[in-house]
Amino acid sequence: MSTPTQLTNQETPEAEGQGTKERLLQAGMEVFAEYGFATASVRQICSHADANPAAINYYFGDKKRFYAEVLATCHLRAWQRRPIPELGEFDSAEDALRAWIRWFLELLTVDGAGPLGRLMAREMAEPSGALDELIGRSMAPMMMTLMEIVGALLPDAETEARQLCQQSIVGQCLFYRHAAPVFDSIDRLREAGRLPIEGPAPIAQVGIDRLAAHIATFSLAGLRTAAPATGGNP
Amino acid sequence: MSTPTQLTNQETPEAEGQGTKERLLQAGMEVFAEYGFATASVRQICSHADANPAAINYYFGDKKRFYAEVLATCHLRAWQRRPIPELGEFDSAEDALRAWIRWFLELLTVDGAGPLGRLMAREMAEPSGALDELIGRSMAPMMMTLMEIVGALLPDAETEARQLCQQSIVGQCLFYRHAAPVFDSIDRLREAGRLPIEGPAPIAQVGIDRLAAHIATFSLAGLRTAAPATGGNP
DNA sequence: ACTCGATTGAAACATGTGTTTAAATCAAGC
DNA sequence: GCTTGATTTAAACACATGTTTCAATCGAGT
Repeated sequence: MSTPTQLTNQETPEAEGQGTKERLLQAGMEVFAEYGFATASVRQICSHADANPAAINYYFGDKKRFYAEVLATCHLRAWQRRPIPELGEFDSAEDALRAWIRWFLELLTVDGAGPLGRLMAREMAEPSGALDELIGRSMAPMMMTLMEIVGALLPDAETEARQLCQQSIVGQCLFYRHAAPVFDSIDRLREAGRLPIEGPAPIAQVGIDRLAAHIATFSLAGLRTAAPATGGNP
Repeated sequence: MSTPTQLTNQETPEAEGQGTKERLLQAGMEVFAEYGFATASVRQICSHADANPAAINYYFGDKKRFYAEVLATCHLRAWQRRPIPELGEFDSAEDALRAWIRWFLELLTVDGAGPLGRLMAREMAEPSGALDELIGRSMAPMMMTLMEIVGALLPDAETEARQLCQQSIVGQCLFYRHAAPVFDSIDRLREAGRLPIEGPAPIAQVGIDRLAAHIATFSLAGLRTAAPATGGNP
């Protein structure tokens, strides 16, 4: 009648196929990422996890708390797989920025990070109550680390200028996760000739390395415009 | 039994309070933007429009076609209120870029444009079948115009470099629409002291003019890094 | 071997959904 | 004034949803 505990099960914690609870979380990550919170149904998820429709309510109480748990699990796995790069680990702030951008792109792309990127995108467009928790755990630390790096690059700039630059960087990275389906559609429509325009395809399908390099170079140039004129060069 | 026509009603086309069909479209824009396609219910929308639950099926067939109509209407109104700036209207490509960024931000912000920005953001995170139509009408022309401007600024750059720059610009603009709820939450959490971090607020709440100026300056500097070295300076 | 708590299973529940039906109401047209 | 067609109304439909119930099953502990 109380919260169930898995005391009886002493298997390895990374048991994947085993353990109904783990299977539910795994299926939840996949189905929620694919269909979103509202459209994904409890039955669908449980069927995906080879469990009963009652399993979610048994283990997590209700759909909403289950969703929050899925988000937290998703964040945790991505985080411990690839820890966030800190400013102190690098020789220069430029290197730190390059590493941060690379790290963030990996987090967003379908990678070992899994569906965290898509889940975050959904949560941003249609924030459920679970958003605040996700922000406190995931997004805020990410932003704070970036803020430190930007601060090191623009030590004399005003706070607002630094904020704007930070947002420009995050926006560029987020774009590739957020706008992916749109740009896939544009390509599809272009190939079908159903678009009233001509010219080269506006979508760049490049690797993550090239992408990270571009965003870093682009942003470093942009950052210098926000630095107050100090009259000298390095 | 067939498609209903409004032959009997000869009022002004811009009649707002009048006309059940128009009222439904208006309510649809608001409710869909607020709750999304899946969560918003037909009854909710019809109640918002002072109409019967059957009204949507009567005028539009079903919910999905109604949603597509709402998207199209939303696009049309935003478009004719603020036409997209074309490259030829400006003296320099830089001015054109500044104007385009300003225009795009206005489109995304809650403005005369209305809920187009939010609807687009939702559609990007959870694309329904109506996305392709919206892309063909709205997004593709926007992107093509930007591509022209970027091409004028980087006449000698490779196509891929131009594409990356274009995406950097769009990403920065989109960020402010897409990430708005997240950053509101961060601010809220910070004020409540429920965030495990300190330091200055990472969110810039600036006017659209300052924002457009920042993105333009930032991007113009970034663009220059993508231009192949021509050996000279202006 | 038995017991007891944790887990699973199948079915039902209450509710909300999109949609349809058919009668009522309205606004012109002859 | 009656008729015709378009519109509106209220009720019902079929279905999917999240959740609950309760009996069946499982798995150690003693």
